[in-house]
Amino acid sequence: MTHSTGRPLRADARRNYEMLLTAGKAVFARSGTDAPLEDVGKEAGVGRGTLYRHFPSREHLFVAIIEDRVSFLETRARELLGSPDPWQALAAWLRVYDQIATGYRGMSARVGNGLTDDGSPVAAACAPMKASFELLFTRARDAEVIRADVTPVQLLTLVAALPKDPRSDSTIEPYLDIVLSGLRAGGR
Amino acid sequence: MTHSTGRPLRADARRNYEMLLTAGKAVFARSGTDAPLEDVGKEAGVGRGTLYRHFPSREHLFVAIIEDRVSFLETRARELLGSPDPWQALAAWLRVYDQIATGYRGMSARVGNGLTDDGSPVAAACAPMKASFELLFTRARDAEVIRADVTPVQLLTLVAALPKDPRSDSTIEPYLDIVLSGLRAGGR
DNA sequence: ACCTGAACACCGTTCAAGT
DNA sequence: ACCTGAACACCGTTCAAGT
Repeated sequence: MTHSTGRPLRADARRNYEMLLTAGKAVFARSGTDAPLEDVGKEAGVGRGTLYRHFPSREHLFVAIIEDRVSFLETRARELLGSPDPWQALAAWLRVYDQIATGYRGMSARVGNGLTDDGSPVAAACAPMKASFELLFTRARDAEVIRADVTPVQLLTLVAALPKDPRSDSTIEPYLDIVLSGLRAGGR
Repeated sequence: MTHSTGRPLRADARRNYEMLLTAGKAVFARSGTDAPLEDVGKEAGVGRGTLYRHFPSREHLFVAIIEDRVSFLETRARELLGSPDPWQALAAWLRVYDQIATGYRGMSARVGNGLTDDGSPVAAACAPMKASFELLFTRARDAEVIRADVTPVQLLTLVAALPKDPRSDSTIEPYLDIVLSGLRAGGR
């Protein structure tokens, strides 16, 4: 993945961008998504100013880091649209969506907050994924297999907010099951 | 409510403690539980050092501020133990528990994190409430009206983590319903 | 015994000076 | 056009000097 604007970069600028992205992934994986940005600059071997030139805020760096995961989720949603059972497809996608935050502490909270924060880099980055998910969601709703009083974004927000085990960074066992069971129309 | 140690305080110290508590409630209500502690000291009219003498950390101040709400929840749990329907009693308590975080932005997140953080001031402050809730929980579990794979603390943590409406500081409509429905044994 | 505010630490963000 | 690091801002936390 390269710089988000199509504009060509000078060779050293492009190199710094890549270094920062790699360093960002390492630092966020090690210390979570609230780690000092200073560490990222240091690990990439560039000055503070360079970091802020490429990523004007923590959110911008975060978005660049998770871009591959988000786009994977988008294609996964489209694949699951082809599977026969609307409920199973929806539930399967939500499980992947939940698991994919593993490895970057604080990622799902950041996604959950960003989703409804119009204009934020996270909202922009998640828009395509959200659109694909909505197709999956609407199919389940039309099949009347889920309760009718929840919106697609609310569901994404809810699952992103599920508490994580501090050790594994993954959702503690029964939480997602409870939500999925409660989501299903008339209980399971 | 007064200073947590029984030890008598000098008149000016007691007065400062009360000023800080009042100021803390005002500032947390206005700016959320992440507001600068500096503002609290300023609003109370005392120096930084005085604030840190009475409340060694933000958590200590937070705990003093929510103490009345937590103790209310404890007595409410004991009351509901007297009501006939174990499921209705449990669900009713969880609704109060959820609503009570309204007014201090970030409070429920802080409670949710603190609950499982042994040794934290929040964990200590919530221990009696937790104990009373466990009675309510166990009664429902024994009556087999809730699923068997969730623990009392997990349930408290889950409900505390439900996303809030930034405007109202209260849980967005369908979330608690989904969780309660998913919690009920075999769906509702 | 308690209070005060100066001082330090940490880290996000900006910008003047460089290449 | 881009990089660098000094400088500033913000705020949590400590502590020497007071009363």
